[in-house]
Amino acid sequence: MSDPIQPSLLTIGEVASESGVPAKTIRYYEQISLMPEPQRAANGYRLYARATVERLRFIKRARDLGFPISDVSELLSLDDNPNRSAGDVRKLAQAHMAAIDAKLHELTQLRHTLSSLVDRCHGGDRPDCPILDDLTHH
Amino acid sequence: MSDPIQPSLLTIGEVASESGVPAKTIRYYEQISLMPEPQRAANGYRLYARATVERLRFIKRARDLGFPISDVSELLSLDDNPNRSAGDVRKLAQAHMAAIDAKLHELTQLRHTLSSLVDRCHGGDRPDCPILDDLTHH
DNA sequence: TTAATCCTTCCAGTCACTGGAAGGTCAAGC
DNA sequence: GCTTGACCTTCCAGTGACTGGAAGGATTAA
Repeated sequence: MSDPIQPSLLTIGEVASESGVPAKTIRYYEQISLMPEPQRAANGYRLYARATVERLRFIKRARDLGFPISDVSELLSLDDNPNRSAGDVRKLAQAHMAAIDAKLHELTQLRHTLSSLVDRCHGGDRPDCPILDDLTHH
Repeated sequence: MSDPIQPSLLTIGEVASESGVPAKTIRYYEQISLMPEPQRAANGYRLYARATVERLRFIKRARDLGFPISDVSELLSLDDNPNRSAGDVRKLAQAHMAAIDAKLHELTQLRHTLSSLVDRCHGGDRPDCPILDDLTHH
C-alpha cells in the first residue's frame, strides 16, 4: 500500500551518469526496443534496477567500438544466452572489422588523391588552381 | 508564339545520365539550393542547358572526394569567381583532409582494438568469449 | 514562495540522399 | 483510337543514431 520506492532502484538520470549514456539516449534505446521498458514510479518516472547500469555500459562499449545498433542487439542476445558459441560472437566482430577495413581503404584512397591535389596547388592569391581543375575536368 | 523547345536543352533524365548524378538527386540539389531552379517546358518538365552537365560533374567529383555539401557549395562559388585565390581552395581541401585524417586515426584505433579482441577469441562452440568479456567489464 | 533541477512527452533537425505512391505526358506499335 | 512503357511531376517517409528544444509536471532546498 505504501508503495515505497525500493532503495536499489535508480532514476534515468542516475543510470545515465553511472553508465555514461545520456538520459535522452536511454529513452531512445527504449523506443527502438534495444532496452526494455522499465518500471515506473507513481509519478511516472522511469525506475531501473542496478543491473541496468551494466547493460548500458555494455551497449556503450559496443557502440564505442563502432558496432551498429543491430549488432549491439545481437551481442546482447549472445551475452544473455548461456548456450551461445564464442564463434558466433567472433564472426560478428570479424564482419564489423571487415566493414572498418573497407572504410579505411576508401578513406586512404581519398586521402592520397586529396593530398596530391593539395600538393600541386600553389595556394597563393592567383586564381589558377589544380584542385578546381580536377573537379572541373576529371 | 510557337515556343519551340531549343534543341540544346536537356531533360532531367538526360543531364542525369550524362553527369552520372541520379535525377532524384538533382531534384534534391535543387531543393537545397545547391543547384538553381531550371527552366520549365510547357508540360512542367525541367529543362537544362548543356553547361548544367559540367556543373553536375563538378559536384559529383567533389562529393566522390568526400566533400560535404556545404564545401561543395563553397567550391562552386570559388569556381564561379574569377577573383578567387587558389589559397582559399587549398585551405578548404586541407581542412577536409584534416577531417579525413581524424577519421582514419579513429578507425585505425578501432581496428587495433577489435583485432586484438578477435585474436584472443577461440571462436569455437564454447560460450566463453573475450569479446563479450571486454564489452561487459571494460 | 520561489528557484533550480529533475522528470515526462512529443516534435523537429541532423546528413545526403533514396524509395515509393499517385498521377500527368509522350512516343511507338497495333 | 487504344494500350503500353518510359518518361516526367509532386509529396511523404525512411535511413542511423541520436540530439535539441518546447511545454509542462515533480521534487527538493533555501
